[in-house]
Amino acid sequence: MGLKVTKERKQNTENNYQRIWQTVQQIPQGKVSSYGKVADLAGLPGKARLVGKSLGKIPKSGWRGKPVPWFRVINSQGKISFPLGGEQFERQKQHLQAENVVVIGNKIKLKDFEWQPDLSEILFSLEF
DNA sequence: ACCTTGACGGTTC
DNA sequence: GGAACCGCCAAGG
Repeated sequence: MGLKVTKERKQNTENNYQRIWQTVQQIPQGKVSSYGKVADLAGLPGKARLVGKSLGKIPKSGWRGKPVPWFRVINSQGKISFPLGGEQFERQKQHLQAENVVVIGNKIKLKDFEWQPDLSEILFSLEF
């Protein structure tokens, strides 16, 4: 029985990750969202840190055949969360600039680039 | 079961 | 604006 509980928890973790990936796939090109917002939309309020963790575990092949645009997720202050100048930082910045998101230093103007999801549309499209 | 670790967030100074 | 601080909470060791 203890074994079963462990297994269920693992499955739940996997489900959480998948919900997050699915939500991130909704962010349109040229827009960004935050870890906290993604967590909320994925039905996991308060679990912003889990979003970061899951983004680091995206399968190489993407999720359900589609890539997961992890680089469109930044923190609530509009900044790239990787250390400035690091390899990961540069990769994310490059991806964003490639779709015309303006990055100054490590910052993006949320006012201009934050994704404003249509709530009803999201709820309809997500398959939990 | 305890402890540490985060691709976080909000508040305060 | 930014740094310090604290709260948060699942994962993993």
